[in-house]
Amino acid sequence: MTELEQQIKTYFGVLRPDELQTIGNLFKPYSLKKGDYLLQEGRRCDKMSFIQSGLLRVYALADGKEITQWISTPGYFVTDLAGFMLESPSRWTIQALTDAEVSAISRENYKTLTELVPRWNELEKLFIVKCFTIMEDRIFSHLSKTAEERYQFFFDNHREFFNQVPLQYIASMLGMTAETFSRVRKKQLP
Amino acid sequence: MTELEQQIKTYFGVLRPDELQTIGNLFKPYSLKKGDYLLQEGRRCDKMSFIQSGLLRVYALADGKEITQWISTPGYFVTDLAGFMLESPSRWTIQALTDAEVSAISRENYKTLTELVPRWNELEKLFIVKCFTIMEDRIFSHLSKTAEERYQFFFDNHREFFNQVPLQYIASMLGMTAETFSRVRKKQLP
DNA sequence: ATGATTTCTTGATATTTGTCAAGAGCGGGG
DNA sequence: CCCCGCTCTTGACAAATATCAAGAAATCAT
Repeated sequence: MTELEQQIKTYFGVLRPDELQTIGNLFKPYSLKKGDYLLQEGRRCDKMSFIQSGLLRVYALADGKEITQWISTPGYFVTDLAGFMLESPSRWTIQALTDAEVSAISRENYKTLTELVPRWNELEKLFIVKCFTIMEDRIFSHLSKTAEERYQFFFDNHREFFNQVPLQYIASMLGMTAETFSRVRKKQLP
Repeated sequence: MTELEQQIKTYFGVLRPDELQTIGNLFKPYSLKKGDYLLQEGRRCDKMSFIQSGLLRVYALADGKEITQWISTPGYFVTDLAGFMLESPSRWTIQALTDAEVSAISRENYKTLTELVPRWNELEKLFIVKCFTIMEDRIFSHLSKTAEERYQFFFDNHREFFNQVPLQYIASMLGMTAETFSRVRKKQLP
């Protein structure tokens, strides 16, 4: 089983080996150089990408500032979910922070999954609902936690980010400045 | 066409009259008194409710404080989406702020929709993705806006809330205290 | 390695927001 | 109509966070 098939299984639940292979074969590999854009705000989002290696930053502009919505790491999917599913203009820009290898499925191929895999509709629904709950949790953390608590919670649950990802972007996605992040970090670490 | 059918159409896209009626008939009306719980944190969420009249508050506890996630108003659906779809314990408590009339569909009946309405899977998916994007937008507003800007944006887009809903709950769902809300409001209104 | 970038940290200070406490306004029930 | 409880407002102050500016540390290309 390839890494991609393994990950599809993780995301979409138990599938038969032949189904996994069918899905996996619809993904086409390609490379990104550091600084390349996988997607730009306002453009159509025609694919969903699985990250083999490298880091991708999902962000948008607000008052001229880049607000990082998320950093995507190897083993995960990245796309503008709404743009991909609804064919609406993308609200996010996705840029490679490092050289990256990804595998992408086009919308046309994605649509065929409903016929190729009988349970696809159900699996897809569960996937999207899980994405929804992640967002719900993030909002709740903004409604109920201070910057320091958000930092601590993120650190406890995503320690892997702290070695790989430029800290300024983590700060932005947690809703604080790089300076505040740095100070909170100093307080918590020793 | 009943109000419920009209609203189903708004949420789930164009449906034939007979399909609308089929769906509408699966909803059973019931009443809530002010203070009644439609759902409690940690419990199973076995239904999705459409609000005919009244106000419902969706909240959860954090450090002993009630954090309001949303206020649901007539013409909209209310449920714990993740709990309903994934059969996981509810993360929210839903309580009637006023006497209320709602119509609810049980999970069992909801599951039959896939067979009763051919396009249901697609319509449902679009619905959930829209819910997801609303959450995405809310997070982005927390990452990029001040309390005052969040207030202003919400006021511009949901003026109807300001006549109906106790302001303290709007404050909480915008992520600020009632006092800050009051001061921001004073500044913006004249 | 060396210098040039970029990222991170630190300090001083300003601004925003929260907390606590008190009072004003308002609506419902007797 | 008046009292009671609840909500909203206001003020004084404290705490959290942002901003600006400078310097330290890490990273990268040569």
